[in-house]
Amino acid sequence: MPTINDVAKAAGVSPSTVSYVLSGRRPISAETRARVQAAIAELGFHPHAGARALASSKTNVIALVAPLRVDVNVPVIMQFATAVVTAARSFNHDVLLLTKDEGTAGLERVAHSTMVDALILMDLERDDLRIPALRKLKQPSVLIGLPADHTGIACVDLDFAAAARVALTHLAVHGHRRIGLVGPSPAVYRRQTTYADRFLTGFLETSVDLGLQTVTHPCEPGAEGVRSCMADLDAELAGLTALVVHNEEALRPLLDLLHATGRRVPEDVSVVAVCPRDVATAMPVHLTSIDIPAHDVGTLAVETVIRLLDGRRVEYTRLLAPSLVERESCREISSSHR
Amino acid sequence: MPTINDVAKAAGVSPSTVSYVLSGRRPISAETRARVQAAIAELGFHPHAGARALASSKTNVIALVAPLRVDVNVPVIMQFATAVVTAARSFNHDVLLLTKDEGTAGLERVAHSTMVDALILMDLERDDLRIPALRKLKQPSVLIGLPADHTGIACVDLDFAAAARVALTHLAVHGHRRIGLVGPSPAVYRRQTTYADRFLTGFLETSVDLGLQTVTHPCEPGAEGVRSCMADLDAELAGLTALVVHNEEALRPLLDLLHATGRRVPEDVSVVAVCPRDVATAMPVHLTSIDIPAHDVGTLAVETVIRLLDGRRVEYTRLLAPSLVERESCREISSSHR
DNA sequence: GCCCATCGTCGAAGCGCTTCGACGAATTTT
DNA sequence: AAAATTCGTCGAAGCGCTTCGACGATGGGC
Repeated sequence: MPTINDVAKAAGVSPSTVSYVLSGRRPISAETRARVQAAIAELGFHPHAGARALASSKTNVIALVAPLRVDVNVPVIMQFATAVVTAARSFNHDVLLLTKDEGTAGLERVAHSTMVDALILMDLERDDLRIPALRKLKQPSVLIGLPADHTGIACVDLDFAAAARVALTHLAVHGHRRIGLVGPSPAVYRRQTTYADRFLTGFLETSVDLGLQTVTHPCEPGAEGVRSCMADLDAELAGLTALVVHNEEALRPLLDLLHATGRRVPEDVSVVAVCPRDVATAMPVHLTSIDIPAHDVGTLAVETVIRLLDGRRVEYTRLLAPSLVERESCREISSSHR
Repeated sequence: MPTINDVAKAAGVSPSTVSYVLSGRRPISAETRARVQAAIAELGFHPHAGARALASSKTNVIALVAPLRVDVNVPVIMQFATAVVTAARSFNHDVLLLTKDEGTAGLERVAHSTMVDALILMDLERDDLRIPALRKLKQPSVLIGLPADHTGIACVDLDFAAAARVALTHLAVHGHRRIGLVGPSPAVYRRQTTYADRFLTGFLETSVDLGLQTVTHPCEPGAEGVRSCMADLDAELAGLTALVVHNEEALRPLLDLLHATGRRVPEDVSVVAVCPRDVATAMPVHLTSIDIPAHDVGTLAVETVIRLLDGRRVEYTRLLAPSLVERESCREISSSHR
């Protein structure tokens, strides 16, 4: 491997000049620059990342802490990861992948040993123990999610409260007055993953605002979970004409159940789902849905990290506006049914 | 951040002694070691990764090159990634996540700049362009997959040929003689992802060996793809009593189709799937399946990397034996049907 | 009781890069 | 025309660690 000294010799300049050509931090004459670049190309020189990090205190690496359990929402996680890596590369950074289960220790390890310049975390809980740890690090962090006390830490997410509002409003506009929410699994509530609460709050507020009759229920995964969730919803509010589903795993078995019990979608019951676009269109009835813009959120997280590293100002809470796409699972209710 | 010098002063020893305590490369007396460790703990010392890499030419980081397109088999990819990160951590290594779409350039970038000690790649194609590039790197690499010419590069994967053999044999033992293969999508064949070929080869060989009548067909994703695939299979071989499905995405729509056309599983048609365990059990009929042992493969890949880094010998081709788990989708065929 | 090997520690060199101050030369200002 | 800037480059220091050779102190073999 050639070093910066080899390049310097080949180009007939000093090593520092090569460094300045690379970084652009000082003016270099066009000829010199050309000679240096030629030497770099010819020798196939790549600066040694460790040496660079040591000298400059910058690694150009971002840590991404992902929940690598397989129980959660795999495709969405994957989309976040993709977006983060791609965006990071576009800013000339790389991504170090950590698992959530290393917990606080993992964050401190990579931060203290100066392996990364910044951290992006996903799957935050309401009172996430990692937050106080993050505050103590010299590296900035960006959260994908919105825990309770995130003072001083930038957060990026879909605006789940607004998403609930949009979903409900869409149904209300189409004449629905009795609406059920099929929520995430109890495990998600138990973990206090904040999007569940935010969605629920938005849902309840909007149903008051619009004068709707609504019921809500978490929903265990699997056919059995869906069955009992629907039973509960039906029991608590007769004559449901629409369902909002905030539970990706439940979607498929829910549709199966509705089908099996002779409730047609959308003729008998309208459905609005919150899920990635492709999940919505993979269903037998293409679902009217609110997309989880994982790609946008991931990209925004990286942009925020970069701004932070550049010392620029950032908004500490960025909630992306939800967008509802109409497909085939909602229908207008005739006034006689209202 | 305290440095090794700070620790040395606090413990009243020289920096090199601290280093030897950390690495264990020279004998250190028990008292000295204790004092040093106390100082490390008290100061919260973490060695600077860059400095370490520079001085020792070791980063303790492994690159993982993953296909982050969303079209392929997301859960399996995710399981590989999880396994790799977890296993790497257990050997005190971290994982740098790269996307396949950076191609050869990405590999060279991280290798030449000494960001990683080794590379693990997944989603290899038959004549993958990255292989020659890998050969030129000073870092060793391990492939998850089995491209055509992988001389000198360690490969780890499920033995897909054996998997096909096991699937067919299972069906044959249960009396099936006319069997169809629902293969991966044509896109997978086109990309020459090698597992498709290996499975197909094993399938054809075994059907000859066992004297079975078989037909095979790739299968486009979605309900439409499944329909036309089944139509083709039925047209080419009447009286199919069993299906081997080597296509995760097709599984669900396939079962829907069979249901819709009145072919009961397993009464009218038996099914053996090749897919992760949880996918098999998520279906309405729990499928007899051959697991894709993503976790084992990922772990083995890391173990191989570590051996390579330690200069130990490794087997250059490690194909994991498939294991079939019986569930509810296969039944014995009475001899009258044979 | 002497020689050698081993043990435990230290000092210094060096890994490859960035960055700061310095310094002629060229250019502008007064 | 002299003084002050700016431009383009260099040399050297230093980032924090590992590792090699050296060296006094022990201990064993004879």
